[in-house]
Order: sequence, then structure tokens, then C-alpha cells
Amino acid sequence: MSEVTGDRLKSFIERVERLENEKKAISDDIKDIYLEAKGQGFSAKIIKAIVKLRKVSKEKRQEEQELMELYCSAIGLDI
Amino acid sequence: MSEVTGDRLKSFIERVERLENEKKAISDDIKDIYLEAKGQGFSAKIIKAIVKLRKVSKEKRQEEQELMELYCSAIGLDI
Amino acid sequence: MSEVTGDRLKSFIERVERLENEKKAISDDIKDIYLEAKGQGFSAKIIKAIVKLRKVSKEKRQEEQELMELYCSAIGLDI
Amino acid sequence: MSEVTGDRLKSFIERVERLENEKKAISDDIKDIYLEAKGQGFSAKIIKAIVKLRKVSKEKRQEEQELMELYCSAIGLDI
DNA sequence: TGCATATTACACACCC
DNA sequence: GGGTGTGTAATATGCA
Repeated sequence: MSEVTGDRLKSFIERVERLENEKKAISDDIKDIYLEAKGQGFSAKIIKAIVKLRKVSKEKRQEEQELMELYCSAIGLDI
Repeated sequence: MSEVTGDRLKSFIERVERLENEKKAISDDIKDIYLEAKGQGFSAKIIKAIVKLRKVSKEKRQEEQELMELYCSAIGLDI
Repeated sequence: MSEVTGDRLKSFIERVERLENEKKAISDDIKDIYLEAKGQGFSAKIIKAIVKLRKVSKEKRQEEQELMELYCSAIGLDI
Repeated sequence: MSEVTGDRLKSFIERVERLENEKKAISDDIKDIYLEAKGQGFSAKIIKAIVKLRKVSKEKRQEEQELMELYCSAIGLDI
């Protein structure tokens, strides 16, 4: 591998590492928000569930719910 | 739940969603870098392995340091 | 640390390691069952959800559901 | 879903539940060992650290081996 | 599309 | 008993 090639490779690696650091910082910020919410009496767990809920479409959620109910009725589990 | 409380809750949710979008954008940037590297003939798999190796090496050093401190504190040795 | 003490310590470590290996083997068996179920056309995801469901009491599930609905109505999210 | 299908589903669920119970029993045994060790004056935290260290050392060796093979295959070197 | 991996979420255990 | 940390489980992503 030529020196130039090595430099380019190094450049790629460092760019990735820089972005991963930024990503990590944002993750930490998100954690802080959950802590803040918790400090004001909100349940972090529920907030996370809502954020997730808003991501996936209503149709998809209903599909899963229906499959779940089908399985439960098949084994006689009352939910 | 009062309207004010609902507003604060909504604010938390939207802040989280905004940060998650930023995080997603960074992930996409990282993906682009790997594509670019691949376009220049580098193996993305190898680059990822190197990035990971550099990360775990750093973490391993920290872990060993912490383990040493744990041992020292366990035997009452002040370092 | 005396030799006897060292031997006892070693014994504890090895007993833990042996049990952790057994635990790992069981985890693998569980994974195999999910694969088998999947191979017969069942959704592993849903089965896991059901197993989890049977673990927690009905009351607890309802509580979480109600809290969730309270939060959603507070931010005007129709679920 | 036919009754037969429901029975098969139920069988999968019960097999998983049985194995999870076994796993739980082993976890409890491990906890007992730590209590016993503590009762003899050993630090559970340190023992856990040692067990973990022995585990990751082994894993790390394997990872390095795999990385080496990855590098070699990347440059077309047959080892 | 199925598999491997990486991230994320959760629950349990320990400590104060 | 409450908060923190750790270990495990689940999900989402990316590659073959």
C-alpha cells in the first residue's frame, strides 16, 4: 500500500471516528432529557414508548396487535 | 393531567425526536463515508474492524485501569 | 493471601464459571426453540411477547396501559 | 388458527418457559456462591471482575484471530 | 431475504 | 428505599 493510499485510508478512519463521537454526544444529550423529564415526575419509560409509537405507522401497530390476539386466542390466553 | 403538564410532556417528546433525527443524519453520513471508501477500492468491513479495534483498545486500557483501582481499594491500598 | 485462601478463591471462580457455561447452554437451547418455531411458520417475536405477557400480572399491564393512554391524551396523540 | 396449530404454539411457549425457569435457577445458584464467598470475607465485586476478565481475555484472543484472518483474506493471503 | 452485528431498552442487583 | 450501574434481552441495521 502506497503512502498516499495509507493517508486516504487514515482520513476515512478519522472521519468515521469524528462522526461517531458526535453521535455519542447526541445520545448523551437524549439521556439528559430523559433524566430531566424524570426529575419533573414523568416516566421515562412511557415517554420512550410514545416516541417509538409516533415512529411506526398505525397500520403496522394494528397488524401486530391482531396477530398477537390470534396467538393468544389459539392458546386460550385471556389478555 | 393539566394542559401545562401536557405541554411540557410534548416538549420533552419533541426535543427527543429532534435529537434522534440528528443522530440518524450522522449515521447516514457515516454510511456515506463507507460508500465513498468502497468506491475508492477500500473494504468497508476492514475499515469498520479498524475503527472498532481502536475503540476497544482505548476502552480496554480504561477497564484495566479501573480493575487495578478496584483491586487496590479492595486491599486498602491508597494509590 | 495464604495458599489456602487462594485455593478457596479459585474454587469460587471456577464454580461461577461452570454455572455461567450452563446458563449459556440453556440460552442457546431457547434460541433453537425460536428457530424451530420460526421454521414452522410462527412469529418468534410474538411468541416472545406472549412469554413475557404470561410473566407479568394482568394488573401491572393495565396500569402501564392506562398511564400510556393518559400521556397520549395529554399530548393529543390518537392511538 | 386450527386447534392443532394452537397446541403446537402452546408447546413452544411451555418449552421456552421451562428453560427460562432452569436459567433462573442457575442464576440463583450463582448468586448463592457470591453470598457464600462474601460470608468468607471475599469481595463479590472483585470475584465478578476476575470472572469477567477471564472471559473477555478469551474472547479478545478469538476476535484478534478473526481480525487477522479478515486482513489476510482482504489482501488475498491464504493462511 | 436471512444472518450477523450494533444499538437500544430493560430488569435486576448493589450501594448508599 | 432510592438511585446507580451492570448484565441481559430485544430490536434495528447492514451485509452476503
